[in-house]
Amino acid sequence: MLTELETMAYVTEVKLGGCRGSWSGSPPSSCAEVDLEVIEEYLQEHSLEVQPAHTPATSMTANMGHQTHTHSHRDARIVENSWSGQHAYEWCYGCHTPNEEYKEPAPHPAWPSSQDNQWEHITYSYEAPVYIDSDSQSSSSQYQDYQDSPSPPSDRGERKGRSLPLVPLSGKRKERLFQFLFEMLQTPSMRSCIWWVQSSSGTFQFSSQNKESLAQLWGRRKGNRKTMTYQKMARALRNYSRTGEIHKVKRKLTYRFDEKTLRGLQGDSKLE
DNA sequence: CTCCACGGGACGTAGC
DNA sequence: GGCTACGTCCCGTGGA
Repeated sequence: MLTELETMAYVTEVKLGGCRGSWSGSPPSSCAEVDLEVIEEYLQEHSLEVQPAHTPATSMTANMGHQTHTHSHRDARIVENSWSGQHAYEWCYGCHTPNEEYKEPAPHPAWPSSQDNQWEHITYSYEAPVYIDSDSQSSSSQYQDYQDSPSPPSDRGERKGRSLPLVPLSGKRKERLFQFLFEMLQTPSMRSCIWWVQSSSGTFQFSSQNKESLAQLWGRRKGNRKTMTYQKMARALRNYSRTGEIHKVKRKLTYRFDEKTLRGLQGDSKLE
């Protein structure tokens, strides 16, 4: 029963083992770049199936399952489950203070007790600088502002009466940037590139160290001719503030999914 | 002054 | 052909 999570953790550990422990708890300052190749390889595998961007969870974990070794990949529904309310990721990402590491026991209520041990030695040492999950801290008042208005004026949300193009979609449609980002946010191995600042509000942040890697990944995913850069990706992100799908947070490299977008994304990964 | 992150205009491209 | 969703280029601003 500790299957998927463990698997994921394992994969992550393996894949990113390189920069482990370099910046535990603090922003990715010393951590070397993520191994784009490796990550891409992994992502590619699951992205083939995830492509439609509608069922990232299952196929992804399934792949990870086969990719690793031991554990079963059947019932690979961890992400799916987790996102039925961001729980799993909540505890994984959102609930930690900057200085906590995954090995940090702090048995989260969501953690099946039976898994504690395994998790212990799996040691998720993502040094993900999950910044203060706001609520409690965030001394920065400006950031606080965002916390205070979790429900963005859905003004944009319903602009043009167009609903989020996340669902149905006849056949396969090109994956959208925010879907990709959301997927990355759910991918443990990408924790050194992007992470949740506060998953409940959909606030995430890019790593100043690895943002370019993530951008490149996006570029490759899209099959762009030229190399995608963070600058260009951010340009696309800025366009989202017009459409209201993602808003910029007054904090370096930090953005926030619009409530509706987030819901759509979550629901998306939930329904299959 | 340099760097970096950011904002946005303008135009190009590709899929639908 | 029009629209959408970027992709690409570029220039300007502002904070550290």
